[in-house]
Parts: sequence; structure tokens; C-alpha cells
Amino acid sequence: MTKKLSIRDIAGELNISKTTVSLILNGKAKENRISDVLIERVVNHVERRDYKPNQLAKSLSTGKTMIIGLMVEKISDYFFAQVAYHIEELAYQNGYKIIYCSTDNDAHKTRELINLFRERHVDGYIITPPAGIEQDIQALIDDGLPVVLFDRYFEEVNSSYVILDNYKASFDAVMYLINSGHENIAFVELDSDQSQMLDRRKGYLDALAVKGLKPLLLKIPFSSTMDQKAARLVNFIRNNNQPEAIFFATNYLAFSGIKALNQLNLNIPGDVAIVAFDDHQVFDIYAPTITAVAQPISELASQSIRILLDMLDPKKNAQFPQKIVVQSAFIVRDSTKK
Amino acid sequence: MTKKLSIRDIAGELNISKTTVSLILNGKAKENRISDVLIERVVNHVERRDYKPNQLAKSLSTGKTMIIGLMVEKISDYFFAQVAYHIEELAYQNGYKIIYCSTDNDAHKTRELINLFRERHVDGYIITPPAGIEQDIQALIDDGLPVVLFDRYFEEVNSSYVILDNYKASFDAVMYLINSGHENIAFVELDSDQSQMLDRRKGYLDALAVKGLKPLLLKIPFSSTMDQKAARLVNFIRNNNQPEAIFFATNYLAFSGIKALNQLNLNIPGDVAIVAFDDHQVFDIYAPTITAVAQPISELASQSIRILLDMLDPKKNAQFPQKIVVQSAFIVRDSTKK
DNA sequence: CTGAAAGCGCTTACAG
DNA sequence: CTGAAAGCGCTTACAG
Repeated sequence: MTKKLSIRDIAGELNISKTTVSLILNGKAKENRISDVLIERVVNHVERRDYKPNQLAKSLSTGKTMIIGLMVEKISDYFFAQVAYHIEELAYQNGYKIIYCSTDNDAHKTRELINLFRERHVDGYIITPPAGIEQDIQALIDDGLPVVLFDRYFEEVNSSYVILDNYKASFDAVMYLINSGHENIAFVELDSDQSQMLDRRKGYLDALAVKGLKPLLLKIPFSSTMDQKAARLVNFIRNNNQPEAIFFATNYLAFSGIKALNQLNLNIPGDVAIVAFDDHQVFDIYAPTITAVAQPISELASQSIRILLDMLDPKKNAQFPQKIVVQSAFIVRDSTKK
Repeated sequence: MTKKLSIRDIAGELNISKTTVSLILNGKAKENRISDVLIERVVNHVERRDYKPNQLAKSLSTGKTMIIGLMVEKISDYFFAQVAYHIEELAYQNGYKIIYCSTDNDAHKTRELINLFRERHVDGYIITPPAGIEQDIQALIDDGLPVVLFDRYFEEVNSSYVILDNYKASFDAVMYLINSGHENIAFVELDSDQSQMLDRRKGYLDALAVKGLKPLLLKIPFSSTMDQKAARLVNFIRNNNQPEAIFFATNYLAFSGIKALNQLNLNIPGDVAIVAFDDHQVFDIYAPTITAVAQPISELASQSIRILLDMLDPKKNAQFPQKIVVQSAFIVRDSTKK
């Protein structure tokens, strides 16, 4: 392993000072009135020698790491994986790297991860926060660190965030079911009081209320397995006179629901119509295809990273916090055909 | 934002030197015969003041970043997302963080990413290499950097790797189809000469050869969309006298295949039996459920990170390169029921 | 236009 | 047992 080149080597080879090299490399040559000839000589030489400044040393003296911490609920979940993929793209395009991790929706784990990221001096944070992490987010903001919440937010924390208009998406989806002639419509959700769930539930309840229909809710623990979820659903469907339609608050809940319906030998949509919140590649392939509320993934991703980059760039002079609410698309497929 | 505590502050507050604090914090107190009393005083004080050493400064002087670079084909792909999730877990447990990125199977992009990681001084690399990146991998190894290839490897590069026994998995899957009475068995693969594809193809061809059956292959470009893939498959099935069974070399190819079969109104498994390489959550839910070759994801992940950690820890004194070949499980479901 | 020098916050060989 | 000092490789205010 050949010794890595340092700025001192470059300066030495050129018989000039490190300062001059550094200024040129950081685009501050003009404002220091360094001659074009010298600039070119340095740039050429750096290129020829393939010199790359040590980012660690750079970070230590500037205080910037050019790293963004991305904390999603679970990176192996299709929705979050897609979002992460887009955010990564955009971050790299802007010279930032991503360090990511999964919170597993666990406040304790998330707290430790935030501390790790702080120790690493990441420049900014994009977080899908679990319940119970409010104070840590507030502390980040109080310390002047750029934070964008994503997918959900906290009423009591005045932060930037990017979320879906969950209420409207849910309301519209249920209205569609009602207008298709269904009356006995169940809502299957996670056992969680996070903002996105609350809004989805509220949309469901309000839509039913418009027509004076009776709600029927099932809450399922986030951390249960697919089979446990399916088992709960089997019971739920049996014990509740087999609803005409079921609205699932997430796509993996919908998968469990499909499994349950198969176990009960119920036909979709003949016996039970279903709608999933969050689209999935497979919904378009399943027989029948599954009607879904689609989140605009690339928009969610690009808004989040855009806000963060704006925060990171004082020249932008943007106002914060920015609270972005994005609209979903309702994709009608066969699982709701009468 | 309160000024961050530094080791000099701690030393000052305790009226001792930075050296002593540093040695104690790095567990080198004993070998420097520092008194237990002092150790305790320092540890307590550090705790009380909640002092966290600046990792950047630490990295600059030690040359270690405690960061591992993880480059997968596409983080939003279910298989890679799962593997990444496990690797992340294990890395964090061992005090390492992960910086990840997707190669998109593109050598040019991957080359840039490797350079970025090098500039960042990541301590080690886990990579699913695209074709054409052989020399860059070799350069990494030549420079003494720990590298573990994953999912595929290069004949011509003598590196550590962790892969599936693709040949055997494929051979066995096709044998199962043959023994179930199928003769006209197609293989749908990616248009790629990477090791994992070659081995899967070879397994297929050899299994057919055993019984003297005629192969029927379709190659599909990696970068096509789901719909483009499905369209190709529709043509393929039509033009080839509708094979009795189709073996898909990846799970997303299988999804395209299912879509194609649905478009053709063909029944699974009545008209066409199917098997997918790489299991997927949804295969267990789809009606019919889909027979698949399951990769042992957590084993693949844990072996990869284990080798890398061994490389990173000279005390382990392990031998390298290590070449690990892991066995798959064949999960029979309804899509191959006669 | 350019360079010497201090500083970022650690680690560690060395001297006592 | 403990501390002063050099070094990791950058940046940047300051002086000329």
C-alpha cells in the first residue's frame, strides 16, 4: 500500500505553501487573487498525481462531514427501501453520503442511533420518528442541527416535515368503497398512535360518519409476524359477520389480510372487497390486482432531501420549519370491482 | 448550542493530563499502571459530564473510522434490503456503522462509489460486484483493504466471498420439476454473465441433460421495467409452444412471469408450473402460493460481516481469503402441484 | 498574491 | 504512574 499523498506533499512538489493549494482546491483562489497560471499549475498537478484530500482531516477542521443520517422504520420494508433509494440518489448528486439505519419503530433503539449519529457529526438528519422520541428530536433542533421528519410528525415539536395527506387519502378511499355500494366496511390498522395512523383512522371514521355507517376497527401490533397478523384477521373476520370490505392501513397488513381471506376461502372481491394503504409492486400482479392508495415516493424523497439541503446551505436563506403535505393517488384495481 | 466538551476540558476539570484521560477511556489504563482510584474518578466524571469523544479526531489519529461500506445491487430489492438489514444489525452490535449504496449493477457508478468510500476511509467493504469492476476490487485488495464479495464473485480475483451454491440450488429445483413429470421446462434469466447467473443456468442445463431434455432459454435485460419484462415473456410463451413449467432465475422475474401468465389467461399450476429463484414474502400469500429456492438470508449476512470483522481484527489471526458457499432451501408450494 | 502558524480533538511514543 | 509534546491532514485568519 503506497503512502497516501497529503496536501503537504503536493505543496512540496510544487514549491508553494499548503495554504495556496488548499485555497485553490476549495475554489477560494479568485477571492485571494491567486494567479490563473498558478491555479492551472496546481490543478493539473493534483490531477496528474491523483491527489484526494483526506476527508477526515477536512471534516475535523471544517466541522462538516457531508454525511446525512437517514433513519427509517425498517429498510427492508418496500416503501422505506424505495424512499431510501431515491434519497440516496439525490444525496449523492449533491455531494452528500447517507448513513442509514432502521429504527424498528423502537424509541430506545432510535435514541441510541441518534447519539451514534451525533458522535459521527452527521450534517443533517432525515427521520421517520417512532413514538416517544419527541424530546430527542427537540434536542437535535435546539442544538441547531438540521432535521427533517418524514412520514409522520409530532404536534408538539415544531420541526420541518414531509408527510402524506393521510386524512384525505383515507377519507377518499373509504368514500370510494361507500360509493361502490359497501356499507359494512372494516378498518385494519397498527396498534399505534403515530400521526400517520391517527390521520388514516380519522379519515376512515369521518367518511363513514358522512353516511351514518358504523365503524368496525381492528388494531394489530406492529411487531407481530405475518402469520400472527393473519390469525388475528381470521378471527376478526369470523367474529364480525364478515365485513363486505376491508381497508388496510398499510400494505403488509393487506398481505396478512389476503392470507387470512385465502385461509377462510373467501373470494376477493366477490365476498370481500379490499383496499390497501401504500401501493406495492405485487398489487399490480396479484390475481385479483389490489386497489391501493399510492404514496408519491419520489416526491416524498425529493422534498425531504431538498428541505435538508436547503437547511445545510445558508446561502439559500430559506425559511424553516417547512411543513410539506403531499397528495396520494388512488389506484383502482380489481379487488374492489363489484 | 452549547460548546461540545473536549478531552482537554475533561482533563482540565480533573487536573490531570489529556494522556491519562485518553488512556483510561481506551482501556489502556491497566497496561500503563494507572491507579484504580484515578480510573474510577475519570470514568465517573466522564459519565457525569456526558462527554463523548469526537470520532472524527479519533479517526484522524488512529486511521480507523469504524465504518463499513456496503454496496448492494439495489437497496430497494427485497432480497438485498433484507440482507442489508441483517448486516446493519450485526455491524452495529460490533461497534461499526454502515454506509450503504446501490450499484444498480453499473460498473461506472460502482467505481465512483468505491472511490467515495476510499476517500471516506471506510474500514472495510462488502460488495455485490457488477461485471467489469474486477480491477477495482483487485486494487482494493492490493492496497490491503478488507473486502468481502457477496452474492457473486470473480474467478480471476482471489478475494473472500460469500455466495449461495447456485448450481446445486438450480439443479435440484429443475430435478424436482422433472421428477414431477414435466419435460418442457423453460429457464428465464437475466441477460448477464455474472457468476450467480452462470451457475443457475448451468444447474438448469445439467439437470435437463441428465434426462436428455431440451433446454429453452430466455434472457431478459436487467434494466427493463416490470411491464417490459412481462411483454417479453408473453411473446416467449406464445412462440414456444407454451412450456409446461418455467423456472425463473430471480423473484422479480417470477413476478413478471406471473403477470405474463395472467395476461395470457393461463392457470398456475394447471397450465404452467412455476418456480422462482429467491423466496419472497408474497410467494407464501399469492394464490396459488409460489414454489421457490430460498436463500438463507441471515446466514449470508452473518457470514459476510463475520469475515469482514475477522479481517478488521488482527488478533483473530484468521486466514484469508475465505470462500464461503452456503446452501439454499427448496420450498415446495402450490405453483408446482400437479 | 503568498506563506508561517495556529487550531480542529484526538492518540501515543517517550521521558521521567 | 503521569505529563509534555509531536503528529494525524486539513483550513483559515493574519501578516506582509
